[in-house]
Amino acid sequence: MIKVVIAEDQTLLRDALATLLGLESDIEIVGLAANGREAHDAIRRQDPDLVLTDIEMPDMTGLELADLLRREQSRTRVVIVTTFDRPGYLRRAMEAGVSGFILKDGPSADLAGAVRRVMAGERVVAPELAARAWDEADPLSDAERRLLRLAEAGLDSPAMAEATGLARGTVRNYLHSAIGKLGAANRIEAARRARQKGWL
Amino acid sequence: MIKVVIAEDQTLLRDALATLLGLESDIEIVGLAANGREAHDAIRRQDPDLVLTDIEMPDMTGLELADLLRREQSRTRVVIVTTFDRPGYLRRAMEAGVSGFILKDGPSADLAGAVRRVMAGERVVAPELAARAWDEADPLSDAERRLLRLAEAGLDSPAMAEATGLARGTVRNYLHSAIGKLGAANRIEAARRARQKGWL
DNA sequence: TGCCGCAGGTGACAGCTGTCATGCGCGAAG
DNA sequence: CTTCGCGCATGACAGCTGTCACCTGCGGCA
Repeated sequence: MIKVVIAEDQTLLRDALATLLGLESDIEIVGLAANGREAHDAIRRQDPDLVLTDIEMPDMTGLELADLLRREQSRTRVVIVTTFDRPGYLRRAMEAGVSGFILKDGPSADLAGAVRRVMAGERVVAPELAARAWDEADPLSDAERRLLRLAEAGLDSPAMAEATGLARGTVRNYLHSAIGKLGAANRIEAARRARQKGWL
Repeated sequence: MIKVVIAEDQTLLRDALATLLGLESDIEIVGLAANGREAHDAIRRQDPDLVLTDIEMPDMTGLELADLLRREQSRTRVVIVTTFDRPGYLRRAMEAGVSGFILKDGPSADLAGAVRRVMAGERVVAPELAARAWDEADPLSDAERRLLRLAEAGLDSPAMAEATGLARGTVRNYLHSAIGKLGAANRIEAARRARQKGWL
């Protein structure tokens, strides 16, 4: 029996996945979580073989969860299931030592098959992503990433300087550098491009 | 037997919903579609009692589908299932004559129940939305809406003037007005707020 | 006819943005 | 020890942004 915890913030999908996998005779759903923290608690309590997790969730993302489990040397394997076809996510997931990375857009039929293959020691990656995994490394520094996130939220430079403790000029320098690296015309386009690549 | 077509662009969720509803003895899934156009074709062919549809899909949204079916005086009832808790969407859905509006974040247990209630002639709306449906009308003019969409994409004022055929000053006037209406500090924040309300 | 409202436009101005040159301190590499 | 790169900063400047006052033409409408 493969014991599985599911972490996904959309109730409907979470329950649907649980039903779907619960129909398999060799899989048992031992926990449901609506965010990373709940998932971590459930994993502590249930010691499952595998956790199926979304990335974008409130209160700890799936990537942070994977990283935490790796640091704790948990025996629970991690399979990421995400909407977002962003190379940066796959890269970070791999660095966090996940065992699988599949897309919500992908074929659903062999979700159970993917779970079984992972338990057999295989590493399962959505084929449409595998090829593009390493084709572009994240060029952003931490400071640039942070400022792009603030720009996305609508702050202007003085507000960002206030929020980060940097000088206004430095804020502009970082943004300038990020704009250059991303080939954008301004901070808004830069933020959009970075977000789309999974670098924010 | 209630005949249902499901329209949802995420394969995983689409198949999971189909499995979930297919388990009910009085519901039969007669079609699956990955976008609004496919859904429309499936409805033509199958003449189902009800279509369960997402809003944000490529190649015709769920709202456009609902509107089309209303104009065609189709007997198929429409139930919207969406991630997005945006009052503007509910308003537009109601104007398109949908029979139900439920959230992916809502309780999944009674999805089948909602389907049955709709078939019994009830109008089913996610309770967390019902109260807020009419509390704020879209204050934006078409010109403002259009410019906010361009702002969101990272264009600056001269580029927007170019794209719309308006004078630069006029572009700034419209944005100024939109910023005022939305209580934002700049065009970026204005675009974010409008998007969040479902007005873009 | 005269007045209003409205879409679209102009001009001015303070402040923000993107770009560039330049500087300083500090830790790593030679 | 010196040099280099890097993080952080400054100053200057053209161009964009947000705000405001005001103008024009046009379709209603009393």
